[in-house]
Amino acid sequence: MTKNVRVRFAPSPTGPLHIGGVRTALFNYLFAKKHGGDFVLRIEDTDQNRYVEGAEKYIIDALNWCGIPFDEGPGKNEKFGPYRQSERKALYKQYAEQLIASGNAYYAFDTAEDLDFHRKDHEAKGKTFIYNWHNREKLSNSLSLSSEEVKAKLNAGEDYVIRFKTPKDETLYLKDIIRGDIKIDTNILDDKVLFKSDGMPTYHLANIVDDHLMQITHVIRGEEWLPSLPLHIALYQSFGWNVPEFAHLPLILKPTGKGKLSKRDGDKLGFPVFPLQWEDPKSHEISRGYKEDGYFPESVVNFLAFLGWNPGTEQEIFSLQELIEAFNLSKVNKAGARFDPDKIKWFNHHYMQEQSNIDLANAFKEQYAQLSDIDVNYIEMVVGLVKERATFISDLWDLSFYFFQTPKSYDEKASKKALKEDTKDILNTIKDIINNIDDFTTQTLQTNIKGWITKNEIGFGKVMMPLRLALVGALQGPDVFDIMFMIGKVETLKRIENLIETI
RNA sequence: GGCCCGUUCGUCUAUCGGCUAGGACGCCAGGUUUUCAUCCUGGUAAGAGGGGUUCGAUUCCCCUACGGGCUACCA
Repeated sequence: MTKNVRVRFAPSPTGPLHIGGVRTALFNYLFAKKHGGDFVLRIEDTDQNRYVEGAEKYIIDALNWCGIPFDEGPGKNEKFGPYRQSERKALYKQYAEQLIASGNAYYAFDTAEDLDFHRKDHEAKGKTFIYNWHNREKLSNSLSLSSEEVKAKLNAGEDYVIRFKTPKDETLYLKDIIRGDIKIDTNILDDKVLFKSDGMPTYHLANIVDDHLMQITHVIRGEEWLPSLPLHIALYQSFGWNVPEFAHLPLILKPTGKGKLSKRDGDKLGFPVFPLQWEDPKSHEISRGYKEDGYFPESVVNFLAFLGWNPGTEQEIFSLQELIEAFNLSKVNKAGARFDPDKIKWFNHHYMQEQSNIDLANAFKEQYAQLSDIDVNYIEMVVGLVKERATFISDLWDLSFYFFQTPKSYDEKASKKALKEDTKDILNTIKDIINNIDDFTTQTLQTNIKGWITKNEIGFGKVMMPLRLALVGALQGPDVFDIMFMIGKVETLKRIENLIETI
């Protein structure tokens, strides 16, 4: 019988969740759901100095907005809880001590200054200082000191950390679902700190202990963790625990230039790098979010899914459900992927078209005070006429304002193009035609006006362009007869008259 | 510096030894819309370089170059 798949997303609450983190969460979610497994959220808050107020709530809100909620986590279905590492503090020490007892870890008393000195000293000699088999005997720890000395230091309450005793002369064979087999010589690894002098575990210890206790079967995380994979594997082996499977996801890179995508790129290039807007609790600096910028969660999810993965077919538009069905970790790419703001806009245009007119109308109405008194059914019809040219709900106003208010000015270029010598006479005639129409519908308007144009052999442009200018104020927008029908007879006549007066 | 990972159109990517190297975004052109946009059609554009292995390499191996990550009592 195969084990139930359990994956976790384990962010650190040090700020808003970066879009790269959202992608990691998404891949975990897709993998879990594909295999009918569980998606666990664990908050890795072992660094108390970097804790940021509100970050945890932000993470949860962001996952929910994206439509990829966790099955287990803080405050939800807590069968393996607690899910905040700070609340599991008491647990880790016993595991660290277990490792000491089995000879896989040791106490170290070196101060930060001591280590700093050694690092600088080595550097000056052109060497690299590594705290491992090479020199751990020369440093202050329970391997170099006698057991009496160690006991004395511990009893005296001296600060200490617990370090992993990296095995010597071994070759570790690592397996990564995305990258294949990796071989590593343990002699180049350093004795990482597992347990800090403040009584908290480091990421490495807490991560392994929790993944084991929470019965995580697959660890799907960013590539930045690949260098610590040997440590993690060695740790599992030292505990005698089953090793989960690993998959290290490629990084998301800046749209242009070098390096991975950062907060600053968004500010500079004018696109969000966070799912939701975030206000820094200290500086009160605002970082924009995809949600507030008018992106649909479907767009963000669809776009993110294709950063580093693709189904191997030519289909690009995927609902979350389709993604779950198609997702496959072995089809994830190895190379980092550049973030393309244009492509996510294209997705948004697509998903905008899939929204119902009434939903869009309600959202549109909510965003614009000018629309507060307008019947939502009217807005719904307007949306239906203009949405195909909109990428965001915020595009709607510029595309449709003339359905709600009389144009106050006429576009200069358009005027030059539309207004000719005989325009005034034509408009006056059109006015009469419209005046005589009782059945004011798109169809009747079209029949009458087009009929008149044809009968008198006037160029269509000579009539339609000024008419459009009168109604819209510019040469844009949907069908002229639709616009007239929507704004009604009185308003139509008024707008034509307005234009006549300016000629 | 050391260690690790990577490298196909400008960008995201397909190809799992047989390639006229496919798709999407962007860009350009044409068509539709007697407007603008949408939409449709077409075009532009790629295997980092050098060695092997092979009848045949984008695909497998090695080297170089370049890019990225890690190298904290941060995650």
